[in-house]
Amino acid sequence: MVNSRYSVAIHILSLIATTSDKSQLTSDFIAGSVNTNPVVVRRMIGVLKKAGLLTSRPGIAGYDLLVEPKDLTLLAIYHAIDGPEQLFAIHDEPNPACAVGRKIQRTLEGVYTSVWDAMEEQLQAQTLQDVLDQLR
Amino acid sequence: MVNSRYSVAIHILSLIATTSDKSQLTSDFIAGSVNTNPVVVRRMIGVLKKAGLLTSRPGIAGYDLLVEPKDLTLLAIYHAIDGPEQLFAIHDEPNPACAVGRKIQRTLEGVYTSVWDAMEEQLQAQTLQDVLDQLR
DNA sequence: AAACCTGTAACTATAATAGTTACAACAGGT
DNA sequence: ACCTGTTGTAACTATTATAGTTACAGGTTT
Repeated sequence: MVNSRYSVAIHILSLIATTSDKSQLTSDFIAGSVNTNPVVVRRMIGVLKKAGLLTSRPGIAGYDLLVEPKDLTLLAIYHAIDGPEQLFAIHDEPNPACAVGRKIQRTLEGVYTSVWDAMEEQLQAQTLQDVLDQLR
Repeated sequence: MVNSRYSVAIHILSLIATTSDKSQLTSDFIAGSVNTNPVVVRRMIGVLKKAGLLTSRPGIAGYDLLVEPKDLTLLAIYHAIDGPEQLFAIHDEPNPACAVGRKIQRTLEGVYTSVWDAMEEQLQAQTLQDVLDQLR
């Protein structure tokens, strides 16, 4: 199973999108909602910032989304967090002297790519706004 | 990223399906093709055996598939290896006193389930025979 | 008996993950 | 100017997952 960073990222973005009082929106406050450490939050926010999804300024509480929730797909968020681009690991260096070992990696890559594409399609079809609607 | 056990399982099943000389088909031989330790192979084979995909007997070299490659979907193999049933981890105990924290888990579960279903659909559509065809 | 195999428990090394401490630098109020 | 509170980031730690390894009991064949 992939780590929980993606879940945390969506949680953070949801909070930023729905919290109107920006002085309240500190990494401490967000950490309290996510139930983690403020540094973990600031680290993730740094990643999302680099990806151009939000802004922040040193010393000042509050974050601003740079993309409207309805225009922010879950796929864009996924790409932002720099998570793995494949689902399943493939074992290293299978034996090239064996007919199966020689071609298994390429074959599995093909299989896993088809799975990955289906996954991306699902994430592309949902936006942060859809998430917000379900949080009501 | 999910571990490489699924890849190893498909590799092992491919070898069993394509190796006609059964006396050659030992855990040592398979480990040599996969490039891992024989014990790792025997462990995985034990799992596949429990799932009813193949047979083996103590002391005797060779394994037999119990399902025809054309009838063995990659999804059935996935379920056999007892891998994770979800893609992304969801962080523990978000704050129930927060509107987002209260509902984020259920919401993410919904999102991840739609992704998971799409993945299963892909795996259901491919069989071990398809893999064998690509290994030629 | 000897050589080979499977099955499995127990241990180890490595890496990923999340959490934590610490602190530099910035901002705003008093 | 100072105090409080904030972001940004480096460095360290604890925990767990992963894969590999050693060891050995017990079956099979010759």
